[in-house]
Amino acid sequence: MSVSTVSRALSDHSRISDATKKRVWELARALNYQPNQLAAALRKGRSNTLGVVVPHIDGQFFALVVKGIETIANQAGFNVMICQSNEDAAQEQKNVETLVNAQVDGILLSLSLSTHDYRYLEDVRRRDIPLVFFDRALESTDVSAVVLDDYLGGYEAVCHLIEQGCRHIAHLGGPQHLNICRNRYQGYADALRHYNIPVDDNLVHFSDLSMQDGRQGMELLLSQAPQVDAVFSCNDLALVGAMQIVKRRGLRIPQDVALAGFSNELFDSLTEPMLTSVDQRCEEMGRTAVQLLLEMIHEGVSKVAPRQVVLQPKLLIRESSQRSGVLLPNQMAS
Amino acid sequence: MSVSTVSRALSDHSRISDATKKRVWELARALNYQPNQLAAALRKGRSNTLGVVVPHIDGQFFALVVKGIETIANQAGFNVMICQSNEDAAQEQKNVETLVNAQVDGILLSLSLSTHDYRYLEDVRRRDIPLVFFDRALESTDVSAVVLDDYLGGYEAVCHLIEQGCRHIAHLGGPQHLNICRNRYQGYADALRHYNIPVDDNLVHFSDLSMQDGRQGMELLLSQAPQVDAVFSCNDLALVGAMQIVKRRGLRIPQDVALAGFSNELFDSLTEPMLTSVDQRCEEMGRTAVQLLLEMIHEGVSKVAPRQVVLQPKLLIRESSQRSGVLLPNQMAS
DNA sequence: TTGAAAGCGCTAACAG
DNA sequence: CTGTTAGCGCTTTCAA
Repeated sequence: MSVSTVSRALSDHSRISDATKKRVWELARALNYQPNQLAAALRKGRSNTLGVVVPHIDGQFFALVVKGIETIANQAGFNVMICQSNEDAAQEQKNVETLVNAQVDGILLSLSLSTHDYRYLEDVRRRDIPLVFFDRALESTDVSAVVLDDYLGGYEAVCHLIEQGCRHIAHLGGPQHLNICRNRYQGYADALRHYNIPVDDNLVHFSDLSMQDGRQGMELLLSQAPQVDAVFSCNDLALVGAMQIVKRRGLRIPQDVALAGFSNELFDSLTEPMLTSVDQRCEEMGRTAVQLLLEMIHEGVSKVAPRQVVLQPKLLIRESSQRSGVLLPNQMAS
Repeated sequence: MSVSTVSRALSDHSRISDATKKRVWELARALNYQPNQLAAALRKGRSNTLGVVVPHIDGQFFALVVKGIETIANQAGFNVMICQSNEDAAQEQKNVETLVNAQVDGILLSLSLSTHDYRYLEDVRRRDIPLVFFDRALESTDVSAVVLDDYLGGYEAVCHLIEQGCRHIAHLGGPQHLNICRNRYQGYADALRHYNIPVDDNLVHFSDLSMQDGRQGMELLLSQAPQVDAVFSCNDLALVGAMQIVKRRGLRIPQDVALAGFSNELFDSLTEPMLTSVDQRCEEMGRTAVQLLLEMIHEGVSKVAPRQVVLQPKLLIRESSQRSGVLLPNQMAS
């Protein structure tokens, strides 16, 4: 029997007799034959591997996204190669080059904070390598992307605070050159406007959102606007800092000051009170991104129109903002 | 000029004239030539890729280990392929097969909790593929491994509690079929013995170490042994649960009950008080594991005697156990 | 339905 | 110092 017959039998080719297939499969199993993927990849020009570039792998968010990516990719028979840019544009470019070089069949990319020059991606496009952004995407519409509706997340969180009776809602905002932070702030502002509450600059404090920043921000806010009765923070870390200050002042949460954050970090359920937060649908983001990529891989990158998928955030209401009524059990989950 | 000359020039072969090298390099840059790694891998039988199998990638610990792995691997010019077993033995085996199949040059493996049959690793050994365990290792000494000295971690944490004046130290222990949990418990017991404090079964509570388990355990411990003046927990999550109960009873931390945990989770610095915990040297574990692996790859797997590296844990003393004196600034870091 | 043969792009003898 | 050549293991025309 010739190699070609074996090759065809193994790939379940239609013009091979069932008898031969069976014979081949049995022998393959008996010999514990493992086809050399590398050779197949070389021949076919496809490596059955997807490349992922994330700013960093530690930290809840990207770890969960990667988990989602892995799940679907493996289901579809793809391996996953993961690189970290460490928020460094040069490293990111190197990562992408490495992946292109390794002949990956597609690339999933979340931009580093320091990336401002995207020309290096031209190379990826020129080679017709499928590319999908996730979370940190270019605003252009000619590359597929999966992002969260940060605006809506902010909007809903603040609406919730208002519905709890809060009227003097402060905001701990992040760097406004990041669109996620800008969008969350916009959601905050629009929610207030929707309820005819003026947006007061004295109630807004921008920082890098470390816990320390949260503490300082809260001190400042309380001193310049003691009437504050709620805080919406652009992330949960700063919110923890704010919470510490609120407690230290002897104010009750949520009765005196209600708190809501963003990202649904693991520790949100570990603090007292547990923190209300906007969930970013991390795993779903990863899964969706891979699905877009697989589509491009199977249909051909030029056949598929670039698509922007915007995931709906999910507000998880916990003790820090729940002034009355009963918690729905499913909202207590982390 | 022939292909071989070009190939040699690019790999900086010694018997190529500097002039030619220069010419080749310049042209390569001009043409933006990218050598096909796949072809090279096929030819050389090495893929320049390392495989990593972790139980899961979310969660602080493995994410940091992976970060360490990536750092060193990339420095050494290797790509990294990451797979998750999801704590499932069958998935783990599939992952390893995938990696073997992808011709990785070496495998870094942390065993899933459900893995009890290690025969599938025979295949790896038979093919002379370098293998290094990290954290969750087989006890056998014929495979290299990097693990933490969990015993010492427990021992030091409990010694610290004793030195703070605690005499009735409880233990929230994990499943004793896991050696990490068993070792931490042993460290606890030996520290007590070292100070001539009897080990009291009423002060020990075993569970799966969820936060809920921590709460229940603490309730139980306080009821059956109200004299408890400290808790050493096998992980930080259960410790948070315990902390909640201690606070709820109106006991002061650390004056009435001192607390120490294990893993140095991110949230340890977010609670009030901040939690003392044993750091597991995650990134260092990853870095060390790769170094062992690289050695095997370069020297040849049969040339290198298997080595067990045991990392020293680092006790980070924070508010929850510091009864007097001044915190060293470097110990406050998370 | 099967076989023969070419070739993916590279490296490493071996020969000049 | 450089060129020729074989072949890594597989897929896929083309021919039978």
